[in-house]
Amino acid sequence: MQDGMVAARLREFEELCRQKGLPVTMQRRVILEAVLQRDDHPTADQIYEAVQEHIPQLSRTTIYRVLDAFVDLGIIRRLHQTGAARFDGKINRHHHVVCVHCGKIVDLEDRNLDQLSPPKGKLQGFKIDDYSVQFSGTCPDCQKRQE
Amino acid sequence: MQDGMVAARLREFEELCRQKGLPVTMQRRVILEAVLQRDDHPTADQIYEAVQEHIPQLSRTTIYRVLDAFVDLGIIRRLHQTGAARFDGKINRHHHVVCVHCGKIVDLEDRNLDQLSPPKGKLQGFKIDDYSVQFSGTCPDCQKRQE
DNA sequence: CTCCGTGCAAAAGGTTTGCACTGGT
DNA sequence: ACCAGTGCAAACCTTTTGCACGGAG
Repeated sequence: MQDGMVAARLREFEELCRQKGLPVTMQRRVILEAVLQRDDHPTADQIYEAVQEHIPQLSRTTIYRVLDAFVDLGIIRRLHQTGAARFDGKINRHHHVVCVHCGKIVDLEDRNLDQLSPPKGKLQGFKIDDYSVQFSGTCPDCQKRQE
Repeated sequence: MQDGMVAARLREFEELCRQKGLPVTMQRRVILEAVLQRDDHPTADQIYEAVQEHIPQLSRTTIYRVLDAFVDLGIIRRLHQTGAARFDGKINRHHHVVCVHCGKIVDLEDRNLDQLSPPKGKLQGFKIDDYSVQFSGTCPDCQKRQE
């Protein structure tokens, strides 16, 4: 992400914090900057490494807590649920609806979605076996819990 | 999955084993059956629970090893990489190409894929926020490693 | 008979939690 | 000054590994 964009996102973050009355700490600024500056989908540990040069005493615990907070604020995304791996006995092409709160996954069969054509020449040399569409949102149970 | 289908998949599995000279053990049959019988994308631990009533002394270690073997054989799928969570600073709609071997994730921007319409009435009461398409395959590095 | 598959126990990640302290507002 | 944010250490959960045994081919 280019510097100008990173700066814009940082300002956006600070404004969001002011709106919600959340303190803007050095740690949060530095961690957010680290996530925005890379486009390789870093792990918590990679962020930890990256941040060391700015705040050497920053702890992993804080990384985890701050990243969580950012995901809740909606300013970054978690690419997949942490916790146990899940397995699927269905091996035909199909799609999923995932609850971002509890991790529940339900199958979605849809003919239209089965026939997407992979964009030519954008796949960076990957040999593609298959694809699947993931809809993300909130399941009925978690909707109730939020009310 | 209906019983007939489960039985068919089991036969398919046994034939595959015979082709490859792999022993068909009781453990593998029972674990495969357990995965095929449910459509809720179980974790290794849930399979462990389910299998207890058939072979009480079956260990978690075996569950993990057998599930791995099944994924390699291509008769079941792992729904997401195990290991560390990954974070993404990009929050606009975009898509991913994922290497099933090393877990590398690269971004894919494609206008056509940005305009899919969620199928009406199939979303089981989920409130959908967004979606993304995931292409899965083998990255250039892992292709080299395989040669 | 020979191996591969299995079980147990221990180690290895990765993440979360309890508690005391620090630092933003 | 108050309360949320932070750091440390320990707990926790999931997965992997080393080694010895037993059953499948």
